Amino acid sequence: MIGSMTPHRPTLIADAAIALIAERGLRGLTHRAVDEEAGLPAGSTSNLARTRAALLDLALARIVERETEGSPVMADALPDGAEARELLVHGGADLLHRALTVGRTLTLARLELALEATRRPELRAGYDRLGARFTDLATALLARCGSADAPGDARRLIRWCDGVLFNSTAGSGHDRVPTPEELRGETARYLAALLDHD
Amino acid sequence: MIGSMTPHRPTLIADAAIALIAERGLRGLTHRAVDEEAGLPAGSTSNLARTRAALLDLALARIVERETEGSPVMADALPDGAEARELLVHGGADLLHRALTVGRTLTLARLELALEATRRPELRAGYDRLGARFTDLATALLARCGSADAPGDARRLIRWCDGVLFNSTAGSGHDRVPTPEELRGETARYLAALLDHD
DNA sequence: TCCCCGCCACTACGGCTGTAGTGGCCTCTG
DNA sequence: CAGAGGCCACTACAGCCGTAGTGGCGGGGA
Repeated sequence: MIGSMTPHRPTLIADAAIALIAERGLRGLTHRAVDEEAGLPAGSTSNLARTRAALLDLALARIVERETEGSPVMADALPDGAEARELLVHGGADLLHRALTVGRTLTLARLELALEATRRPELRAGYDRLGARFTDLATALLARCGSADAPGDARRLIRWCDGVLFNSTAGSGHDRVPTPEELRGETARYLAALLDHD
Repeated sequence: MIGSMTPHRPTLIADAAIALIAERGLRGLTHRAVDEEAGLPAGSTSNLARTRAALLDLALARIVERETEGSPVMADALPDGAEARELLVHGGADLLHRALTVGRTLTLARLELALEATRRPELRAGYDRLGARFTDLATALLARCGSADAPGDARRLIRWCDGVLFNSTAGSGHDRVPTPEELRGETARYLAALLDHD
């Protein structure tokens, strides 16, 4: 009987690891620290993820899971034309806003792991899988908005989003989180630059 | 007799620390590891930077120093009009390209420290000082290009650059470094979006 | 019913880390 | 020339880390 009230151990441990990465960095991610954060007896994390690499994999897999669950833009069939563009602006801005507020922990951990993936090929694979999902979705939507170069524009859009996320969490002079309206405005503006330029 | 052939110890140690951060992450930054990387006897780093926080400060200060030295765009008096725009495109694209090639180590270390600064106010101060330099310069140049909202556009430009840097070093699917021509094209394109919209 | 297998709490250990102390050398000052 | 102060090599130590082993418990299949 594994329900939402008693998340099974791997999930509990992975979430604790993510929280730890966000608040103490990868340096603070320790088998024993995860035990403590999760409120589990010492040794639990070490048992589930014997090596440190396994622990990182666990955390990343859970990030992918949480990051792509229940996103409105991830829904069923994709619309066309102006409706697709509307979805791209609203969905995109909403995704960004959530990543900067309720999902800030997730975002910080993801950035941290992205940097770590620079040095760990196994992580890189998992991280790229996460990225591919967003890239594919963006490509499809952009194509339906009339982009002349959907893959290129998708790459540009993702890059721009990475900039917003990094800059608003770790960049210099980020005194406050942008409001949803600001994000919507900036997103619409950047999309216009991509799609409506002569 | 402290010359360029024998960089004095603090610089040598700081550069070793930067290299270490880039190639092993903050987790790999250790007093003893820096000694080894710098080819100095054990204890040298510990003597210069007694605490770990001091070592991080040292590395960041050196990053600021190296990042802002000898940049063509940092030069003397700023031009106006089309010339300013040309400088912004060429200088910006060149800065990006160098940050992704010869300065990759510096860029990686900077990103890593930016994330760390999330948790360390002292670092945040130093990091913001670095950011302010670029922001101020961008603001001045954008104003001379006819930007109606130079501070806002500068923030957008910096954000976009952060995206390019992060995405091209740690992002998903970054199989290769963009060529200087690509970077110039993208930079010109984004600037056009900022300056020539409607 | 009984046995087997996976899960879990707990322990062990070698190695590394941050930090601080000590004494020697070299240089600069008066 | 004498003294002092700074830099540096080396050492000390307590604590923490990754990893692996062990034994007990409980549930599921034969």
